[in-house]
Amino acid sequence: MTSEERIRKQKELVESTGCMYDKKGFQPTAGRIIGLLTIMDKEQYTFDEIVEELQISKSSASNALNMLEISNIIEYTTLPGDRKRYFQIKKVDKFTLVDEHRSKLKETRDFLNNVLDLKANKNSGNAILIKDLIDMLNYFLDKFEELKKDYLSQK
Amino acid sequence: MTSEERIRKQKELVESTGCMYDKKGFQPTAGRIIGLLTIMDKEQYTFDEIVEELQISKSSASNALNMLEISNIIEYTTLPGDRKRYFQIKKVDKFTLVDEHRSKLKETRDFLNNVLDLKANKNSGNAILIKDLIDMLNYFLDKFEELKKDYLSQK
DNA sequence: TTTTTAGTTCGTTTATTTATAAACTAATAA
DNA sequence: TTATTAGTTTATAAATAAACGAACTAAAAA
Repeated sequence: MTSEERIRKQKELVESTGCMYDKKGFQPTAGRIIGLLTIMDKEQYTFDEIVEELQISKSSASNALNMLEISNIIEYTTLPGDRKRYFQIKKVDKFTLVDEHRSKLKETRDFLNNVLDLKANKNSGNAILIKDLIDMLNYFLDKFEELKKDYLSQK
Repeated sequence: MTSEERIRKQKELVESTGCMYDKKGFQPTAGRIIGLLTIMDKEQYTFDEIVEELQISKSSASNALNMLEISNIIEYTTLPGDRKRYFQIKKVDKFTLVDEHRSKLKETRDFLNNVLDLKANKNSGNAILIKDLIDMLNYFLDKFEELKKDYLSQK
């Protein structure tokens, strides 16, 4: 694969990151910025480079960058005697990805507990299914923490 | 808790289900229908009952119900000599919830593998982080399947 | 045959999101 | 002092999504 080919593919992947994050409820521009800072070989971009690279307006860039910073997804460093900000993705903890899913499973379990509490008949079809789901979720939520420990000790 | 209180709380929870599913990218109406069929003690609703209960137009109901049926989330039964459809939520397999999360983690791993493949320097800061994340995701994806077996045999 | 029931389809309205351009600000450089 | 840089803010335009009402259809009932 030539270098240009590789860069072309990287840029394609940046675009598809926009779609990925769109589905997650982010604005596409924010997703593309995350993609840019993750995928390209260059790991730090200035405001103007982002505007130029993604072909977006300064206001879109300003909005998306502020949102991403507040959401703890990107950060910037500065250099003495240089007013520019150098944006980069925040290095996440190894477990952030699974932790996010764990916390969503937890929310689901809490919701289902709520639903079950409000059921008049705890033996109706839905109630039994919900009890089953809660039991399974509790098992997985427990084991998740064990898996994290096991993973670290295994290294 | 009186019966009216319980029903009021159930209806509140139905509304909040609309918001939950909105965040997941569903239309609020669809979310409220899922809520209705999951939360209320009555487990089967006709088209008109749904329209009445959620105070929505027939066209909204029609659209949302068709979408939910195609998405395999609800189903309906019919009775001989009765043209009405009786809608109910589809009973999911115990593991559906965790499987959904597993498959999202898998997508993330595949995406990161893609990103890593396209990196010019596999030892850059981002590349190393990505390798770490992939390794951890692979571990969890494996263990997930084991956990499912363990859960079943433990019963 | 006409009416009622159980929905579907279509065209429009309303609300929300996303992005823009243009004007502005605050700091630095010339 | 004036110009330039590095963005921010604001007001608006464009696109998209969600829901609605009204007209329609197909089957069954009267």
